Amino acid sequence: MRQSRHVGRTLRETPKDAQTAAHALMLRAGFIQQVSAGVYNYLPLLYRTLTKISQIVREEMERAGAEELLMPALQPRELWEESGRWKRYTAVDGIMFAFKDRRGSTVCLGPTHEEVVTDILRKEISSYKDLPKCVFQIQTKFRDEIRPRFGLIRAREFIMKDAYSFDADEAGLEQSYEAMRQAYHRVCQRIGFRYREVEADPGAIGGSGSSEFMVLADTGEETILFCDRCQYAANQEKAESRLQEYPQDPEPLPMEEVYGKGLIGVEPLAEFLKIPVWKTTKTLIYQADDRFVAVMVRGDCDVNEIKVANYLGCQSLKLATPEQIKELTGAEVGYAGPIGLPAEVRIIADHYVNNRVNFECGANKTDHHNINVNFGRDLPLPEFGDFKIARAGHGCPRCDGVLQETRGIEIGHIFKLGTKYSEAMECVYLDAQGQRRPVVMGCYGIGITRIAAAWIEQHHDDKGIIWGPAIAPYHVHLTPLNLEDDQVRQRAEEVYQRLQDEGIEVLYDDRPLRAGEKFSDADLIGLPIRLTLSKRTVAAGQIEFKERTQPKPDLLDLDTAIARIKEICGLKG
RNA sequence: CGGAGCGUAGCUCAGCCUGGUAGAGCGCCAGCUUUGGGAGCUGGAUGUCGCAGGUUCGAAUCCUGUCGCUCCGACCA
Repeated sequence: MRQSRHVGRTLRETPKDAQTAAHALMLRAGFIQQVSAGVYNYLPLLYRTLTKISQIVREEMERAGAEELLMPALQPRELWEESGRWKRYTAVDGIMFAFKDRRGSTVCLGPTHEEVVTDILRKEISSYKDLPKCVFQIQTKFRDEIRPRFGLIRAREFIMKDAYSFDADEAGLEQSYEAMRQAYHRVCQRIGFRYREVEADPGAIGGSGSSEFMVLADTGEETILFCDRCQYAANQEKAESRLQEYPQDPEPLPMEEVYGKGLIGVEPLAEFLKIPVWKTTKTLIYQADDRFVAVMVRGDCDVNEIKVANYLGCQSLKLATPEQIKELTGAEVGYAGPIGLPAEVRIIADHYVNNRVNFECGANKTDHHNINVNFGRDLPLPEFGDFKIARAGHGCPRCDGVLQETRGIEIGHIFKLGTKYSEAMECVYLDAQGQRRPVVMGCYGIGITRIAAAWIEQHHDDKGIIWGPAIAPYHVHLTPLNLEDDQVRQRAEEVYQRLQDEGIEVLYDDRPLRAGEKFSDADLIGLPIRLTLSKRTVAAGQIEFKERTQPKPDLLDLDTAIARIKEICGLKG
């Protein structure tokens, strides 16, 4: 491509809306333009990258036995009513774009395709002999995100690959899931990411097991915990951890109510009471749907609301308001405790609240705390579960290792759906005994546009993007200088033609600009290899070869340069 | 949905408080010089000041409404 005819001019100044390095660089390098909040034009350079990412994903899906199709973005309300997700996606979460067509029917733009694909397959499958099946598509998705952010990382319209597997039983689903899991690893490896597969919470899609594929980057929206000794890694939403436990007092002491004015927060409280922080207890009052729940965690921990919501099986979970807390506990915020709460408040506690002798908790009385509290004697045992947030420094739940923390960008998420949709939508088959059984499903997403953004987030420097050869828009940036010189111009045209004949993808900067501008643009766009010609190098019969990752160029003859390009970019010799 | 901010040239922004008919830098166009990391000089073009109403002799500026964008929070496959 001749850069003089290329659409996507570079900007010297960073547009003010840029929120992260990747977002700013995409705007400055002419990869995207914003059309409205969370909606972007994918300009030619980005589109080439998206095409390459899609092709890698496509090849790995097909290798895993999935078949490509394309479903409509425009979907009827009826299918979503059938699965029971209409209300949740429109009224409750409001994430779905929905509107009436001219006939008055309500339609929506698909945020995901479980309903449509289940509808396809229920018409396709009647016998166990028809299973398994697995289909995928690469398509634009629509989600009316509450808060679009970070350019393509969280957009309202984005490109996604989604795949769906259909099996006769759990064992079949295991196999389909495993094949997809391997395909995801191959995709990440071929692209060249530093990434991790982590255990994840399945969230609103539902189902039993799920893994996320996280690209490691400091600006990632997700927090990942991983063990320094074993392979354990999980999203913080889901992560479990072991806490250090301490020697306990030999004897229970009498429970006491202690006055401590304005002591909010466990650190000052522990200091005031002259007890370690682990003896304190946080009790948080939540509203879960239309009920109230008190959640207890050890003082040095925080509540993981996702774990609590999963345990309770509620639709919504939010902290009670100060007014509600006052009404329920009789105290200001900060003094809630498990003793003396109204009977309708369900009390649940993290495992690590237990097995402590003489612990502290709020007294449900402003400025007062109870000390030397003991389960069984002062209050009945509550329901125990895992309700705490895992953090760096906690023990690994699988081995003796210690958990570390890092940030990540979720680019893929795979789920074992089970029979949630097949039961709701009657996607059933007859087994060998003639019994009707629901198909067992899995679903598997990869964010194509998000991969491009995540790559830049992970691979850039102060000058610009640093593309890897697998997904770079072009392999080579040909940047001849002194184009006013006929010999250089002629040589540049020859080299441009020769590179293309060799099957190398070239962006040819044929603009009559100065060296500084060309090099700055080349660094910003970040193609893996820059080839430079000038009066000097043409006279010497050589070409300057510079990798974006290397500080210094080499002078080579053209044949040698071509051989090195092919080697770096994995092209056939 | 709650709180806040911003819409002025292609981009980044000043002007607004204190009303008087629109500016800078970069970019763009022409010419000359320069020519390996965004060079210099000279000359030039560019705006219904987001939109609509109101106040006023007069509104980018004050008031009201509206649309758009952004940030913080709540929320979130």
